[in-house]
Amino acid sequence: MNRIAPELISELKVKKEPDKGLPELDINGKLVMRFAPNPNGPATLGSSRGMVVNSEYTKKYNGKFIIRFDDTDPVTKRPMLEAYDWYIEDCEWLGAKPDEVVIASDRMEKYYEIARELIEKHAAYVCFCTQGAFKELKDAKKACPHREQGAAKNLMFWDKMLAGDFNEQEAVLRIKTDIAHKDPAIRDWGAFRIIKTPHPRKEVGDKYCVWPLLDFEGAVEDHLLGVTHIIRGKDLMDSESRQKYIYNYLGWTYPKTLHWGRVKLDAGLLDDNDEKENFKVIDGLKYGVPKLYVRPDKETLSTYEKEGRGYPVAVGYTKKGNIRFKKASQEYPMEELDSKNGYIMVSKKLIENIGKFSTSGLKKAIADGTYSGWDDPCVPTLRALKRRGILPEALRKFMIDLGLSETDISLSLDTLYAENRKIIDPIANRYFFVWEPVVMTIEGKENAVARAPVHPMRGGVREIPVGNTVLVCRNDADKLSTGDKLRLKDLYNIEITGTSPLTAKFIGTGMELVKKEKARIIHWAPPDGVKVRVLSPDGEYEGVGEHGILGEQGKVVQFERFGFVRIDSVGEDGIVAYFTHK
RNA sequence: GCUCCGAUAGUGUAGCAGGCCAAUCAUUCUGGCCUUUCAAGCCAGUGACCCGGGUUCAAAUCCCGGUCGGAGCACCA
Repeated sequence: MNRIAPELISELKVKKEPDKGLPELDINGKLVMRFAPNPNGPATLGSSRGMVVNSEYTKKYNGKFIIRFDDTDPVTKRPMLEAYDWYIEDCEWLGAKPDEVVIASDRMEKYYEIARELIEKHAAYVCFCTQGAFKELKDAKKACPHREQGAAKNLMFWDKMLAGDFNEQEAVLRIKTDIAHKDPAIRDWGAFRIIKTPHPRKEVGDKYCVWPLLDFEGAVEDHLLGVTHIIRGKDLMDSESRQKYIYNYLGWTYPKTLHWGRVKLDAGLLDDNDEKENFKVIDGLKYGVPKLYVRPDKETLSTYEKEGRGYPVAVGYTKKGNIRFKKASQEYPMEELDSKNGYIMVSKKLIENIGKFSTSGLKKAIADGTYSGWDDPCVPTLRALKRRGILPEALRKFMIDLGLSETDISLSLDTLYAENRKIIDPIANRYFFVWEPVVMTIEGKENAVARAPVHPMRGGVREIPVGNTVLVCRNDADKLSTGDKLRLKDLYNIEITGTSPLTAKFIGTGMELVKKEKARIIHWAPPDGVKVRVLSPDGEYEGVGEHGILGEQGKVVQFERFGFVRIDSVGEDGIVAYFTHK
């Protein structure tokens, strides 16, 4: 083959080459894309997909990336003033700095102009039907009495609307489509409605009482901004059909569209080391981070205990309604777990609510104190992820790898964490942090100085002076019994001489104990260390860490045998760290 | 009720102008090596084309029917 047709071989190789990254775009001229959030709250994990993918494309094709605030609803999705800047900050943080920033509420006059033009072209009319009445007509494919009232009349009504002569709910401007369209979603949709609540932005305030709906505002803006490609959620699929009516009336060219499916959070922002006495369902359901603790049957439990593995933790459910466990590579149907294995399950309804979190839901939970704010470690906002030490590069890669499929997906944050860990692990300094500390008194060695590596690969030494007591984790202490020999990491070997109180004696410094006798190694902290609080999605850990942590403010470090954390603040009463991931 | 989308391992993806596919990559999980962290690294392993028909020499890829999942039919975005 090589001899007869070498060109065929190279052809084969080309075809086998897998597509890396995002699919190619069909481009004609300069690429212009936009990310169009409603600033009614800060950017979330979901928003980052739009930021990253749109900006990635415009970078790749040397195009233009626009952020546009679709803030034309002063009531139901009332914009939050701080969020405008937050969005832009988050974009920059993510390496998605916009080339242009557009605020819809600044551009109302343009929308009015176009509306007028459409009315003149008999393409829009002022409708006075109540919502219910119109729906009935629409469902029956029947035109409402206002549909053919004539351009002159419509123009007059429109001016009265703008002048504030009508009350809310009294009139609405509709785009004429096809009242008998087979898809009811397309029939004569609303373009403007009356809202007399002032807009929160003071530049706008009570200047307008007629506000465009999304399909109108978006349609006009995409044209005005010269957007060539739109990526939007599948929930907005009908928008294209609706908006095309405007484009046709006005002779505009509709951008190319791509859609992606719904995203929900699947994996746990939680730790499986927890020792929950009993099965419990604790909070987290209402904001989309599943936290289900299940108690295994006796047999499984003893196996797990023997292996020192801790409890299996249910971290989510799948499309099929099955339960997925942290320590498993499979999922199980609920019924099976319930009956056969003695698991106790939560109601299906509760489970169905997992993974759906909304900006308004978060807002409420923050207001009532469930979370400390928009950067609470429990909350899936970009601000919170940033504070926890998730790096933008990791998030970018994660989002790009998701691609552009129209499939609805359940995100597993494990993948994001793995991505982040790859970046962080080589640079994060290591420290001891002892949570739920227990004092251990050691005899036979008055003073010593531990020389521990700052990083296992990079070298560097941290020195920790030790007297005759150290602190160890309750978790480790509970597993010790008199006579056990073990090593305090980077310090020396000890033998337990009593468990309450915990006492030990010095038995040497050599590594033979570990190498030959396979003794366990545990970490520890000096009793006069610094107080450390770790805030994690799974709750709070309090303990003591070594002094070196004081110099790491703002950095991500690894607490050995605990996980990565970002040192958030160093204050009078100790250190506050945010949990990144294992 | 009407309309529109989707379906590849636990999760996310590649392949989908039919043969390179006993199906890619990543992550998870399991086992081993290494290691003064239960981290990282290295090696190995488990694990998937929703179902049923059809077209074809040949189907994950095309067609039809079903099932399941999601969405829209707002004076929300």
